[in-house]
This record gives sequence, structure tokens and C-alpha cells, in this order.
Amino acid sequence: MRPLRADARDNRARILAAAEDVFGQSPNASTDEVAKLAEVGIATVFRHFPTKVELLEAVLTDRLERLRDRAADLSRDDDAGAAFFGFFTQVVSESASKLAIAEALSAAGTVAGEAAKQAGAGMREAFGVLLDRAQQAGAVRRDAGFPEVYALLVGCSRGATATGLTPEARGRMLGLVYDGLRTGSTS
Amino acid sequence: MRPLRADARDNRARILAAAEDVFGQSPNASTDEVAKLAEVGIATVFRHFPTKVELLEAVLTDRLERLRDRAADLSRDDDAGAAFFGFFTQVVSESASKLAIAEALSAAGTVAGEAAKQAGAGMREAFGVLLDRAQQAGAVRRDAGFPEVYALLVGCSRGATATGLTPEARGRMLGLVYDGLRTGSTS
Amino acid sequence: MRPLRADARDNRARILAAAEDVFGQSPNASTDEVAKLAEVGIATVFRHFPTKVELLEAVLTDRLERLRDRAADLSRDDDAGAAFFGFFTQVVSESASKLAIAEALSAAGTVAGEAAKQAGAGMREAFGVLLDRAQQAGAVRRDAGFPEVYALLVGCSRGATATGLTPEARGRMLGLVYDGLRTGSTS
Amino acid sequence: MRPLRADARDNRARILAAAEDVFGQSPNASTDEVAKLAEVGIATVFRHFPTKVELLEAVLTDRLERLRDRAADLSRDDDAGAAFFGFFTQVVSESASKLAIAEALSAAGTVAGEAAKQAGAGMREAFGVLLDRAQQAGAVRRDAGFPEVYALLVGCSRGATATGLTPEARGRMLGLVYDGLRTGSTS
DNA sequence: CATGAATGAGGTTTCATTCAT
DNA sequence: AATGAATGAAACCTCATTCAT
Repeated sequence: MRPLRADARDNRARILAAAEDVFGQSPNASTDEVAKLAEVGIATVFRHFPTKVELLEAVLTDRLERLRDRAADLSRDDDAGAAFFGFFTQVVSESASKLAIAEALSAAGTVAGEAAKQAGAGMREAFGVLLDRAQQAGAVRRDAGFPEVYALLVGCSRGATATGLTPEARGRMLGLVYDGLRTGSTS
Repeated sequence: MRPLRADARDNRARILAAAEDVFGQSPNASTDEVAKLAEVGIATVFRHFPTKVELLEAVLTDRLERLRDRAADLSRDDDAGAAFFGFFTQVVSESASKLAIAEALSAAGTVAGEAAKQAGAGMREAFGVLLDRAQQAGAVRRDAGFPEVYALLVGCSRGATATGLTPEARGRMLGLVYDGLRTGSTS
Repeated sequence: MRPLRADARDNRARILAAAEDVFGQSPNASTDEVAKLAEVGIATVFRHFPTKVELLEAVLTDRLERLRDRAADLSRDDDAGAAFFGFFTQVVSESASKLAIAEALSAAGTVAGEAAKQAGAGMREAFGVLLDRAQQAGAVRRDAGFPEVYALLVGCSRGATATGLTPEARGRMLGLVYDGLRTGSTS
Repeated sequence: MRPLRADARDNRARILAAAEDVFGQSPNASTDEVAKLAEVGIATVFRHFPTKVELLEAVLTDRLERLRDRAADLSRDDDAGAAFFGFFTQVVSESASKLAIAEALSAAGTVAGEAAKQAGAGMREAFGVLLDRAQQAGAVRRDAGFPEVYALLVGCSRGATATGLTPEARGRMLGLVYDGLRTGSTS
């Protein structure tokens, strides 16, 4: 499978971007809307993504990979605590304005497509590394397991988005959660 | 607007219950499925709820009112802290098994219908009372504002549901959050 | 599954008739055309026949059942030879003006649907009875097996239709075949 | 109209062969499938055959011309009866395994394209010569007209194919027909 | 010339909603 | 009042055909 022609690759990217936009705003949007926004014919969308599900998965995969890359970058940061909380904050902040990332985060567990699954696993793994390092550095309490911390990441994103939190309130919400994560409960 | 006939009221209730079931499991389900489960004709559904949106809003309103009632009940509890955390825990626990309540909670901000809006406001108000009393009783830190705490309620519900948390992990997640809410940060 | 309402049954019949017409003339016709001819909305067609394949099978089944009934009727005729040749002639004659029956006859072997399969089997069985009786009455040579005689029935229908034979030529074609079927094969 | 370049002629032949294969198996196949099998780009197919209909006609014409050539060859055979029956048998036998030839034979009457029409006429003429000579040689009864004999040729091909006749049954079917064609119609 | 990407028209199917019984 | 049939708009997807490389 040799690389796509230049124009085709451009179109693929345009479609993916359009899909991110469209599905980010209303997850049930039609494929036509994506085509309109991308300024291509409907058939072009289907040439690049043979079914709607595959398009959705591509959007999802794309997002997850970007998150994973960011987490991976941060995992090389010296200050493990700053890295962990910085990532957490960034994800939740962006979700506030991009419903779709939150959807992606939650869908990550439920989706069928192979690529999306792998991207989800990769993202969770990278986040797990951030958490581990933060715990070893003493920045996050040791008895916080991955599943619940991940659920908190997803949940905070969703909650902030769904209730239309102001940036200030969002900051305070994260402050509460971070206090909980840091609390030297027993350890 | 005289009261509905007995059988009609029965039907209305049956339809509402069916809708809760159906939309709880797959939010994009068709109205036919609701009619099937309620064992009434499709036209009967539309007689009681002239449009699908109105049906959805009725489901939502119903749920919100039940939550509000529960919160109102608890607000008469002597132990304000137990009331607040008990309510929070119950909501999140049930959301885990009922996707739709989480949807309802988040939709509460976005929805148009008058009845649903009022129910949402009522529910938030009742929850606000629980929070207030818990804060006055010293069970929850004073600098936690309503918006962020409400966002946490919604978010924890969504996060737990979306990531398929086990009951144990859900308990630990709530433990982290509650520690954050209690933390005697005087500041 | 209680019987359809009167108007629904009418519509079902109208749709079936329209489908017979339309597919009889061009087997690749669209379902829309059927709806147009039947003067119903497209969705009505799909209410009665949930998929296009099922519609096609219903048409086929209908035809096969009519042929089977005719064959069964004739099998009670005293003159077994006249019954056999009469049936053969009638089928071929009508096929000449109704491409679709020929299609049905040939499709009968290849089709998946249970109802259509049974109707095909029933029709072949009824024709087999006609053949048997004609052979026992000495009107058709004994060494003519069912498969080849059935193939001739199908083939004559198709050939007459495909080449646009005049009624006279069709009569002569059948004359040739009948001579072959009667010939006191020396072997 | 100068001759095509060597590679272009190759491609044309490859496409035609592929089309014969593809349409022989499923008459509604897409042009893409032909291109895939021929291992050329879709645009190349359309360069050689500007529309799908023209491609189909080319396939048809090709087949008819081959049949015509075979008939013409046989018309120089000394044994006129053997030539006629041999041709008939060969056509029907091959049709059994190549659905498409039967389609071609029947389509021959109905098709629009000039080339295909001429090829059809040529083929029928060549077959007519075989029939004439066989009749003059006393191998086929004189009162059998061309239209009905041609219809039998087409019909036997179709019937054998459509009912999935075994080679043995096909032989018996042809035996019946040949007996009819030979019968010294005394009556 | 050859290619593969792009396209819009059209096909099948679903669904919220209205009508007739 | 309740039912189930009817409806058209819209969704997903395919395909013959044209354009740009």
C-alpha cells in the first residue's frame, strides 16, 4: 500500500479535521455534513473511510494518539508531579471546549476498531506511566489505583463540559480533585 | 385540563417506564421500540407525547424530579455530612448501572423544555441545600463552590459509567474525591 | 400474527402486482418504481416487504404457487397426455409475454428464501406428477427423465421469450419438442 | 483510425477478457471489478470503452463473432448433419458452464449497438446456413423453420444453465430435442 | 496513454410523525 | 381513546463517469 497521492492525502486530512469538528459538536451528525464542511463530495468521504464507523474510529484514533504523544512527551519531564498534573489539567481544559475529546476518552474503552483500540490502550498506558512516576516521586498518593484515576480524568472532562463550567470553576474543581489525589491519606 | 382517564394514565406511566428503559440502554433508540416494550401502539405514544423530544424531556424530568425528591428528603437528615456524601454516592453508584441518569444529569443544563428546565433547577437547588448544610456542619470545606461540586457529581457519574469501573474502583474513586472535598484547606 | 387489516391487505396485493409487472419487465428495476406503480409511498413497500430481496422472493413465490396450483389441477384430468402437454404449452405461451415467469422458473433453483424454495419444490413436484402420469399413459416416452424435461420447460420459455418468437413459431417450436418427447425411442 | 499502440491493444484485450469473466459470473458486476481483474486502472477501462454499455456490447460482440466463426467453419464440413448437431451440442454444452454466453445469445435480439447487432445477424446467418445444409442433406426435417430452431438453441442453453443440469441430463435433453428435429414428420 | 482520486445521482433502508379504522 | 398502516425526508453507501497527475 504505497502512500497516497499528495492531493488525496490533503483531502484525507481535511475530511478528518472536518469530522473532528462536526462530530465534536454533535456526535450524531450525518456524513453529509462532514463532506460539506470539508468541501468535498460525499463519495470522497467514503473513498477515504469506507463506512461511517471507520470515520468515527479514525477521528477517535487521531485524538487518542495525540493525547498519547503528549503524555509520552511529558513522561520524560524531570518533575514527575508537574508532568502528571499538567497533563491532567490540559486534557480537562481542552475537553471543556471540545466535547468530542471527552467522548473519545470514554469511547476508548468501548470501541471495536483495532486501530482505535490500540490507540486507546497506548494512551492509557502512557497516562499510566505518568501516574506511576508521580506516585514514585511522592506527588500522588500511592493507594490511588489506575482505574479510578483514569475514570476521574474522563469524568472531570465530561463533567466540566456537560455543566458548562467557567474556567475559574474548572480550576477550582481540579483543585479539589488534586487535593484528594495528594492527600497523604495513610501512606 | 382535566385528569386523564384511568387507563390513559396507566398507559402514560407504562410508556414513560418503557422509555426510561429503552433510552437508558441506547440513547438513539427509535420510538417504535418504546411502544413495543410498553405494549401499546406507536400512535398511543404520540398521543401522550406529541413529539419524540417531548418524550425524552418527560423521561429526563421524571428522573430529575426523583433525584430532587431524594435530595429534599435527605436535607431533613440530622447528619448533614452523611446526607451529602450519601446522596453523592448513591447518584454515582446508580449511574454506573444506568447510563441514562448520567445523560440526564448532563443534559439538564442544555435542554430546552420548560418542565425539564424547572426539574433541573429544582434538583440543583436541592443538591445545593445538601452542600450548604454539609459545609455549615463542617463536613465539606467552605471554599468549594456549587458549580464545581455539581460538575464533580456529574463527572463522577459519567466517568464511572464510561470507563466501566468496578464497584470497588468506584468506591476508591469516590474516596479520592471525598478526601478532596473534606480537606481542611483553610485558605 | 393475526390477519392484516383490509386496507393493508389490499395494499400488499397492489404492491405485489406492481412488483410482478415491474420486475417482469426489467429485473433490475428499483423499488421506487414499484412504489410508483402501486401508488403507495416507498416506505409502504418496505413495511410489507422489509427488504428488496424479500419482495423479490414474494413475487417469485406467488408465481410458483400459481403454477403449482395449475399443475395440481391438471393432474386430476382424465387425459394425462393432454394435461401434460396442455400445461407445458400454457407455461411457455405465457412466458412469451411475461419474461418474469421464465426468470422465476430459472431462479427457482437458486433462491435462498424458505418460502420461495418450498414453492419451487412444490411446483416441480406437481410438474413431476404430470410427467409421470403422461408417461404411464404412454403419451410421453418412458426414458425421459424429470431433470431434462424440466430443463426443456424452462428453456422453451426462455428461448421463446428471448428471441421474440411469434405465436406461430412458438407453436412450431413446441411441436418439435413434443415430437421428441413422444418419439418411440428405438433404443 | 490508425491502429492502437501495442500496449494499448494488449490492454484492450486484457480488459475484454476480464469483462467476459466478470460479467459471465455476475451480470450486474461493477466496472471496478473488471478493472481490478484486468489489473489496469479504472480510467483505462473507460478510455477503451467510453461507457459501460459499450463494454458490455463489446463482450457480446466478441462472443457472437466467435460463435459465428465456428459455425462458418463447420459449414464447410462434408457431413452437414454432423456439423449442425455438433454445433448445437457444443453451444449448449459451453453455455452450461458459461452463463454469459446464454445471456449473449438471448440479448442478441434486444441489443442496440451497431456492432453487436451485426455480429448477432452474422451469427444467426451462419447458423441458418448450417440448418439449411442439414435439411437439404435430410438430417433435419424440412418443416422446421429457422426462428423456432434458433429459439431452441437459445432455450436449451438457458434451460440447461438455469436448472443446473448434469452433463448426462444435458445429453438426454439434447437427445429428446434432436429426435424432434429429425422425426420424419409424417403427420 | 495510464492512473487513481473525485464526484453526484440514485438505491436501499429507517424513522418521526400523521391518517383511517 | 387506541391502534397500526402510510408517508416522505433523510441516512448510508455504490457506481458510472470525469479530472488532475
